[in-house]
Amino acid sequence: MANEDPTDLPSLRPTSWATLGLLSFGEELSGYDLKKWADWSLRFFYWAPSYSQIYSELRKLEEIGYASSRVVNKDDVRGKRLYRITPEGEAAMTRWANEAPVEPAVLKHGVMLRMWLGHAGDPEHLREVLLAHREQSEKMRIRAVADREGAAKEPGWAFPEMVLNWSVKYYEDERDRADAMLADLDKFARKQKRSRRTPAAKRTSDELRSHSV
Amino acid sequence: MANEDPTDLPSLRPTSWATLGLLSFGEELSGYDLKKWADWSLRFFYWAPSYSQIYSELRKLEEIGYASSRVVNKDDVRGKRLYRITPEGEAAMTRWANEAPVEPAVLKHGVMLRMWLGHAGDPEHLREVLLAHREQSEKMRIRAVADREGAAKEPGWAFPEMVLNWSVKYYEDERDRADAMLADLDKFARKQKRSRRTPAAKRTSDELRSHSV
DNA sequence: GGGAGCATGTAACGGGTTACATGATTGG
DNA sequence: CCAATCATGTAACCCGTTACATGCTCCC
Repeated sequence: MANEDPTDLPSLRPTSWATLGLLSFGEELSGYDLKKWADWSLRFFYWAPSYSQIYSELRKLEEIGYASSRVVNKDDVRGKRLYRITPEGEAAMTRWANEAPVEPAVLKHGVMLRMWLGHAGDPEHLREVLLAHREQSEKMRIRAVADREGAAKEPGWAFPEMVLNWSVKYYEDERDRADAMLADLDKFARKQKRSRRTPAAKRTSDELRSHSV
Repeated sequence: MANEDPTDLPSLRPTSWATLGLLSFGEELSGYDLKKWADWSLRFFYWAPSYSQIYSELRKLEEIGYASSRVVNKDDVRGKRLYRITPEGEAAMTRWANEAPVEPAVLKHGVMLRMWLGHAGDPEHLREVLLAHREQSEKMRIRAVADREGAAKEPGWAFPEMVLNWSVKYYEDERDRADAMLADLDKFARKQKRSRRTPAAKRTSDELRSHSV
């Protein structure tokens, strides 16, 4: 979609855009501030990068002219570097938000991976894993609800508020899917128990061994 | 063998366990096979690693004794290396599935990032982005439904089937959240238009607050 | 005034991707 | 029979994390 003319965007990764995006609200911020704000605001839908990556992103953004920085010396000894978005940075952000191709979200769901490999574990333990995941999801949902209240009070935060609204649903859905899966797992465990009592069990485990694809 | 204490698992990343997990179904597979199968089976809930990473994971797994390999030479010139899980690998898998701490899923949702930065874009383009995301989600849902049918026919695939069931819901939920957000976005756009026509409208911030849940 | 934690980073390393290489197979 | 694609990897590079360093502030 966006790779022909020389006015073209440097192809940054979403994480770079996220960093620039944090600056795009207009404040002048240090790497430390950025990290804190990222943890607070992006965590619901975008894995927050570590300090060191934020620092290197900032250096990169400055190098390509999307951010500028200055050092403020508080009581001489140690300086801290504050970054600010440049007009070129704002223009690039806009183009990215409007024109970048729509990529699928990156998901690495460790809990589902373990469920997928359920044949290697035992149902009792898996049940606990799922329950813990359910509780984590519910906690995230509650935090998203609280943040949404906060965002609603701020003028000009309509988009963050929309995304928080999405996030509340996301963790609600995650919680509900965990519940549904717990039900599936229980059903499976009951079936296993029944078939262990009956001779049919032998056949099942033989087939498990032979893994025909 | 890298570890003396048998109660102490080498702390592998989930991606390594995913690779080992693909082997844990019992077949002897090449790196190429692994990648193909990963793309087919894990993609719904776990970002599939690239070829080269799979190859290096396999070398690592062999080094720590969780997998073994042999080279088959077909017509001499080029060999291919087939990997198989070892008993130690199976034991480690089981311990991981049962005992590893429950980590939150890694999510990097580029589309939500762009919505969050909506102030930098324009609502018309954002609407298209959301619509494209909605369609992608629906496509994934349909694929998951098809795969679930397939898994249901295989004996011993109860866990993959459960996870596919979860995946169908996941993409269904993703699609529905996109629809809900499209509605939010339209409401916001209408409000913007109104307040541009009547700049005196101080009511804007009140309306922002009354945004539906 | 001594430790706990805050604020500000850098260095070293491993995770992971993209680009490249190369022979085999297959379809037109 | 030639091009495309499959199958099998390696090399180089960047993304991202973990561990470390260092002074400041607070509070007990």
